[in-house]
Amino acid sequence: MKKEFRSGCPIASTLDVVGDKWSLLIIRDMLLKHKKTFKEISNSDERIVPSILSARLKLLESYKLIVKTKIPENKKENIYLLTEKGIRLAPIIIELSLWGNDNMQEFNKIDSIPDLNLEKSYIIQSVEDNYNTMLRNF
Amino acid sequence: MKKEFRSGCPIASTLDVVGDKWSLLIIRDMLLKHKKTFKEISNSDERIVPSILSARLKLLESYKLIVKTKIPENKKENIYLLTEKGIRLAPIIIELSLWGNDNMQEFNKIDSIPDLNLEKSYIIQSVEDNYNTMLRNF
DNA sequence: ATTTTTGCTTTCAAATTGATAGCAAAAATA
DNA sequence: TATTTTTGCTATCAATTTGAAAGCAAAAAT
Repeated sequence: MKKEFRSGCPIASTLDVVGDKWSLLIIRDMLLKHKKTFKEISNSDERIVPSILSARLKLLESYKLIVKTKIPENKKENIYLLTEKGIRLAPIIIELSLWGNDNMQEFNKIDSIPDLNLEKSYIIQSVEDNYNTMLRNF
Repeated sequence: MKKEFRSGCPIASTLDVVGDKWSLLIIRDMLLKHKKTFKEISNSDERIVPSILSARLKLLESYKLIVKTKIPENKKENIYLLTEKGIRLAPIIIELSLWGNDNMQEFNKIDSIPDLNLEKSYIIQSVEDNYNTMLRNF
């Protein structure tokens, strides 16, 4: 993967890795919906095409945000799981969700998100905990 | 110019507005460095080209994240200021910065960010307050 | 009066994204 | 066992977006 970083700015560096059109939606599906396979991720509302999904999964793997494994029961299917680095994107994902909910209603019909009344830090903690619990039971 | 939204997901909708390669870096310079003119924003470390900056400022204006004004002393120069919607991107910007600082060191030399020891919610509040104070004294 | 600056726009090339088809290996079904 | 379907991709090529350079009119500075 030959992608260059534009600068030493931590914001720009984060965006150089996950700031494309699809990466954070892939992470969203993995982190919030616990999706694990190519097919599951393909079937999002936004319909990412296979060539892009394939390229993005490789990039995310190269930056250690996800790992690719298999289960013994299925020799064909790849299982994609978030690493700790990937799980820690939860605060960014949640902030994107809250901002969209608060500020985009006038431009787009926004799906309601559950537990909006709860405190931000609690929501983030729950998302991370739930993913880790799923991992432990996998 | 009106870009379509991919879905009703609040995360996807936010990304449809600021999820391109440059918007959040423009917002970063406005919000953290209090940049206000085309020229100031042009001179970032990442060197955005005029055609892209022009297009992005128009898009951000159309979604009411920024407003374009002038000062009486200068008939030529446009002044770009963040609206409340734009200022409220502070949590996203700060989370991107923290994640990059914590997770990208092994791939890129990351500039150190000041006040990293302070609490997250305090950093966000300070950024928003400082911008609003600048606006009031403008 | 001339030069420089500003905030763009235009042009065109390069890179990225997207739609469709295809394909080999594995799994499911007959 | 043979055939069909599914899975996880890759290849191809068109469409869209991004990027580099130059240009330009109005305003400001000299």
